[in-house]
Amino acid sequence: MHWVLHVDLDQFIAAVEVLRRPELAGLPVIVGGRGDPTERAVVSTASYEARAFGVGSGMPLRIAARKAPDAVILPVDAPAYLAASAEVMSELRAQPGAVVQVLGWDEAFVGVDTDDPEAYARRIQRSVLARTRLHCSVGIGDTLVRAKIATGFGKPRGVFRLTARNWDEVMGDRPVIELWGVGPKVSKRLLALGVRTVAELATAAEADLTTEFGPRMGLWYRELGRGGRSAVVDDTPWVPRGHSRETTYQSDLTDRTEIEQAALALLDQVLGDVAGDGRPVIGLGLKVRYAPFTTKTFTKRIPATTDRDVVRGKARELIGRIAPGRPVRLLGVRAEMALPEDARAGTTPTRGAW
DNA sequence: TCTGGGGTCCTAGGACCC
DNA sequence: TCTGGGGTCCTAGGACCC
Repeated sequence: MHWVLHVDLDQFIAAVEVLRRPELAGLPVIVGGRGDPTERAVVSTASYEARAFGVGSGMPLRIAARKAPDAVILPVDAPAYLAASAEVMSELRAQPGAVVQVLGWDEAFVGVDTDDPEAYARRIQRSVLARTRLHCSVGIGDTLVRAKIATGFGKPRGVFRLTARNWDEVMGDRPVIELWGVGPKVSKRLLALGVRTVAELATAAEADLTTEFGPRMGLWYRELGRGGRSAVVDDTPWVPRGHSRETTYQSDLTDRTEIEQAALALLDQVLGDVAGDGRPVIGLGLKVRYAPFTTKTFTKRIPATTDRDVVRGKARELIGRIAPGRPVRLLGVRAEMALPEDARAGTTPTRGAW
């Protein structure tokens, strides 16, 4: 029988750091920003020991340092995590009969035909550990959605199976926000419709959902409440839609020229990333956060081009729309690229693919 | 306390066309 | 006074995920 397995590395970034600094094992470790808690930055990952102090990812580094004063705070080292991730994914692909769909640095779906998915999951855990010294949890499901959610019940280092058979029992009474793809906003809007639990979402009136969320998303949310339908693990190579860079400035920018220079510097980084893909640019985006926290986005479609100076010229038009006189805390630049003909239509299994 | 950085996809509304 | 119906493209904004 065909199974979907979802493999998720345990506290991945912190684990990679501990591997190269064994003396950190068992200590609260926080990874974020440049490792300086006096700067504007947030936590990327906290080790389980640090989480015990109430530190979690997304939390301002400054706050995290206060909650866990004895924690070791390390800078983010993306190339190191990328290298470790590549090892893990390569090991997954080496499993017999495995179809692998990478979801991020530290997680992937594995599709496989087997009569004993638990044994297969344990085998994956042993292989990954032997190759990389990293521990992972594995969710087993009869759909992508169920496999993904199952992993949470297996953490850490465990295996959990979630199928149509135990879906209602395990998930039925839980709040909808525990579903993959339902966040705080949608959860609130559902509550206003009288939908609080997964079971209630599964049986909600179609008309209520489509009126509130539109025909596509409305039906998708109800499908989520039922555990999803697709079990197709898609190993088509990933094709990025675009590249972006954004920076939060340690002190707000106020000088017009300084702001323009900063935006153009970001654009040059983005164009460097784009050049690596060798595809023409078809759109530009500029994100501005005015202090303290108002964010504004400008976008622009442009004729497909690989000429950097043409792109710079178009970008200047967007930069010219930044409000004069308002302090700027963050700038982000995004370039959207033309898709090759054979690119897969959808990349995130939460939408489209069901 | 003061909120990162890199992504994807969906929706609404206006402009424009037939 | 009453103003179609369908389509596409573009921009802005929203939501979510890791």
